Amino acid sequence: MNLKELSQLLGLSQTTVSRALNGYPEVKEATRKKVAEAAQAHGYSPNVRAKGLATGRSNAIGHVIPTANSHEMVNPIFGDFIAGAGEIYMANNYEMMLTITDDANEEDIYRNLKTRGAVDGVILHGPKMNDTRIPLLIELGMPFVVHGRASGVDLPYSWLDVNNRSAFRRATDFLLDLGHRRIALLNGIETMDFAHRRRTGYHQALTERGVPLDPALLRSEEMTEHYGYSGAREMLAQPNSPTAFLVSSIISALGVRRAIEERGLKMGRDVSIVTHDDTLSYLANGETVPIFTATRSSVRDAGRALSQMLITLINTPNSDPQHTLLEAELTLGSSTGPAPQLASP
Amino acid sequence: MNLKELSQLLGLSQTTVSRALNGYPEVKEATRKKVAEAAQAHGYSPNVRAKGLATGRSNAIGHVIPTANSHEMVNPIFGDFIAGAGEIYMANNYEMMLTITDDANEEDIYRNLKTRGAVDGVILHGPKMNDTRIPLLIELGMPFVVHGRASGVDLPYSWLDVNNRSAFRRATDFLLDLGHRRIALLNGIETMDFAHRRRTGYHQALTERGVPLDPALLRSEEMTEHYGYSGAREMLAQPNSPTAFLVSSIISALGVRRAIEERGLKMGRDVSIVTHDDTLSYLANGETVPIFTATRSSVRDAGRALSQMLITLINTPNSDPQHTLLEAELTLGSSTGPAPQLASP
DNA sequence: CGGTTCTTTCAAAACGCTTTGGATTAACGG
DNA sequence: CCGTTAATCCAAAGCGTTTTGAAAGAACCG
Repeated sequence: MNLKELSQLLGLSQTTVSRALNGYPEVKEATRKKVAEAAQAHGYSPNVRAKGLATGRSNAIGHVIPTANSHEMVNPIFGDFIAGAGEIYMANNYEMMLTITDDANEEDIYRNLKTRGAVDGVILHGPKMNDTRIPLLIELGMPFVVHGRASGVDLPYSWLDVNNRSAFRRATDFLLDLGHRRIALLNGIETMDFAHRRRTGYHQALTERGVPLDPALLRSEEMTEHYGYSGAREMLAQPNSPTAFLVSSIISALGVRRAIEERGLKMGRDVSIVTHDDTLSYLANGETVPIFTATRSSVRDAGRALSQMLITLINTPNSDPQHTLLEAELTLGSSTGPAPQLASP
Repeated sequence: MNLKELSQLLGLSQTTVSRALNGYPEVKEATRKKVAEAAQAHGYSPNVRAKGLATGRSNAIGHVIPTANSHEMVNPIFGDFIAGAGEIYMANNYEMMLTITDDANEEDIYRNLKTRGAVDGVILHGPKMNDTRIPLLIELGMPFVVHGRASGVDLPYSWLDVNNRSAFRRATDFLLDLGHRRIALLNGIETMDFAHRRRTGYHQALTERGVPLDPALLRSEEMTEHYGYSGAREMLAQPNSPTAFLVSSIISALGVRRAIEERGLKMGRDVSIVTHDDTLSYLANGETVPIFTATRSSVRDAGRALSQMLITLINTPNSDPQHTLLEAELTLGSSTGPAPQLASP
């Protein structure tokens, strides 16, 4: 059933039927009702390509997902993010269009999305420092918003980010308050902007208290369970091992806990952990009492807010860039406790 | 730059330019080359909606993702699945179109995808027993393939599935061989077809050896870390507690391990675990030696194979339904060992 | 050299919608 | 009752492709 058939069936012109369905004022309420009913009855809804061709819009938002950094890994936060975004798209009649890429040709993908007119805008994931995609998208004139920020990019653009620096600074401060002095950081890959900011927060807190940085306590890798495990395992095996870990992902934190327990130590007593928690649906940090003390921020909420930001931006052209900086909560769990006292000489 | 402009620029008709670009034989090689170069130089690629309108195809595949069963949870295997599928789409010039839904209106979504002509086919995720979506899609005449199967649906349809029954049967057999008699099953939700089949395999193995089923050793829920933890914790606290766990997801298995270690027991010595492992990129089951003994099958490979199946099906109409049944590997890790001997009276 | 067959190109129709610019009818005011 | 305005509706153009049906030119054959 297409518009032509429906309009013939109703004895009306295509114009009138189209207008009735799209809520234009110049159609009598009685006929609008008739049209709506007929459309409903015959299960008519306008062909998405014809509509798009006529209006010049696709009503679709693009997400380009890098299977990150050579390891072919899909960021686990991704599922929850798009669950949030998908809600908003549904409510606003947008489609969500995904493209998976292995990094190499990501810029070509954006170019192509633009020239083919496949999407009305994109959400940029996983911004790096000095990210080259941002100038590209601006040059292309493609509406976009960034999940995160890109240090070193001076151009104006819209973003939504968690205050990673202050979160990790507070977390480090918290551990320092508990008496910890050897605090390890198991960070994400530090070309990623968020990881860079987290390290900065960690640095700031330490240096402000005059605690020296120890390179042996720093790692930066893709945030898998195994990374947390092996990183912690090696550090704990060294003399002068850390009494606390600051971890960039709850998945890696699970690995750290494994390494701790493998050594017969107890988390929260012998070794403390503070992790960042994106509140993923299948990795809830405990039910009532959190397992891990964590800097917490819902990535699903981020998906909701950011997609809404993009839709607004698309519908109000040449509006100013929007910025949202979310502060992470610091929630207390049972993974932290006072630093163990050193045996006196 | 659109086709009209490009053809004027070349002094050719739109027809010829279109044909040249689409590789039709009736255009001289020399002019094809000229056209290709000009298109390249001016960054032309055909508008996706216009092309779709003309051809009657969208070159897009739909994935309807339920934020499962009320808990608002996104299945964690989903990211890796679409990473696999995305590769194939990219290679075949298809777009991937996602819709997130909270279950209630899923059938409406399929109806709508069809009437709006938004996609050329869909991949059906998370089939339940007697799944009503399958007859619906057949009725709609929408090409589709199923990731899994639906017991109780007799209609012909294409699917790709892991042999969940035989995998869990083998896993159970393996534990029985090690002397375990009290084997707990932490299953997924049993309205899901895969969970039903796993339980069947578990049943078969036990009854064949004359080991009675104990309802106290069965759970069926959404496969979170917390589910594994609390399920195992409660069972281990009971008298006559299980000596082995069969777990439906590596995420829940992490929770089971936590419960085991919390009681001061050692995994693989005091209590064994066999888990299903979808080989998610961020939850690798150990690096060289697997942590968990597991029934293993790559969900990313499944994504690749299934999307290819769908594309073939779309391109060869009224072909017979295709079926692929993958056998899971049973890989030995360090989470299993002989059943501990009972203290003699 | 005339007729036939390829090869190469093109003009125009078609895809299914929105939107422009009128046209027609109804309502209103004096 | 007539001119003016408002309320409804419509025919046709336009969106950017692909594809149909034809035409023009080249090549071939006897």
